[in-house]
Amino acid sequence: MVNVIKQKGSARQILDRSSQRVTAQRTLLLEMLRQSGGHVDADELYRRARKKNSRISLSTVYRNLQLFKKLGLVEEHHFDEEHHHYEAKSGTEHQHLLCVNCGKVVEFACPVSWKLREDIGKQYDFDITGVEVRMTGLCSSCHTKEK
Amino acid sequence: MVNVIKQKGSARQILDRSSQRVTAQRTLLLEMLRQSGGHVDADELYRRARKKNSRISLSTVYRNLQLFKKLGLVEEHHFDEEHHHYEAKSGTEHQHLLCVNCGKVVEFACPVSWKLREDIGKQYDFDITGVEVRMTGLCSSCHTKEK
DNA sequence: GTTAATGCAAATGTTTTGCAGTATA
DNA sequence: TATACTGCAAAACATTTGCATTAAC
Repeated sequence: MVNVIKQKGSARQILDRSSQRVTAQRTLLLEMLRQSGGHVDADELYRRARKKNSRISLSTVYRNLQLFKKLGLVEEHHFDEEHHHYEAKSGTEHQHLLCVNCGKVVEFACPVSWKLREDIGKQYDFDITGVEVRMTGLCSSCHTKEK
Repeated sequence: MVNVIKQKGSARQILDRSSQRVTAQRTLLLEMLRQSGGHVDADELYRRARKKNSRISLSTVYRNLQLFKKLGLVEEHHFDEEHHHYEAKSGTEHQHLLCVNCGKVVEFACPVSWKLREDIGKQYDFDITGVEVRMTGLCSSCHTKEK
């Protein structure tokens, strides 16, 4: 098991520092994650990675997503579907707004969540490590079409 | 708190109104959901229901959870585990606080989410139908033990 | 040279589905 | 009586794991 707390630096530095090997697959996966920018599931990432390295396996994708998550390089989201979505961590904190009709995902800043986190943590004596706000509804073009 | 009698009536009415048959299994499942109050997954609900009706099948549980969800009788949550959690809808709106160590789920009121909903909806021209706030961390007894 | 990481295939765990029998309206 | 609902078993999914091989250190 890996014993790591959140760290700063390039992905490569983080791998080095936590004595994880810098393999071609890991480099490729991190690159794909960053390129896709948005939100991908394991299978989508696998399909994209296969275009560059046709021998990469799906279990490697899953294994490394777990690792990246532990190292704080990606965030895992549980949207309404059955499978998980992953997102390369950018510096900026944000929350998600989802269109239930077309599946569009919009990111929005939510500074209020910090106050909320503090208040609720104090109130229930929880040591809170993460806050996720998810709103669902119809995006502009979908609720226009509906009329 | 939950008003059992009132809900029993309305659940039945809702089934009737949407021309769904009121079967023994559906009645039992709704009763179990209401009794358990909190958050159960399909398998937990199945195990509880089997104590009263040993012939009920897991597929019936899944099929009816889908139906109840569609009818608005239960809410489906995607916590960090692989499986979904279901919760009988009570009148009171609340959000969730989860302990990543022991799995405890705490409900908390979050009136701020209404303002947030309005603000974000206006800003991105979304017709927002739901807001979910989920906080994760260590509960009081788990972060005490860790030291 | 050691040992962690990979690819493959098989296993796991959850949820869904086809179908014949059963019970509700 | 007609047909929606159920139970069962099998299928379909996403995800994980065991193991021999490969590659990073």
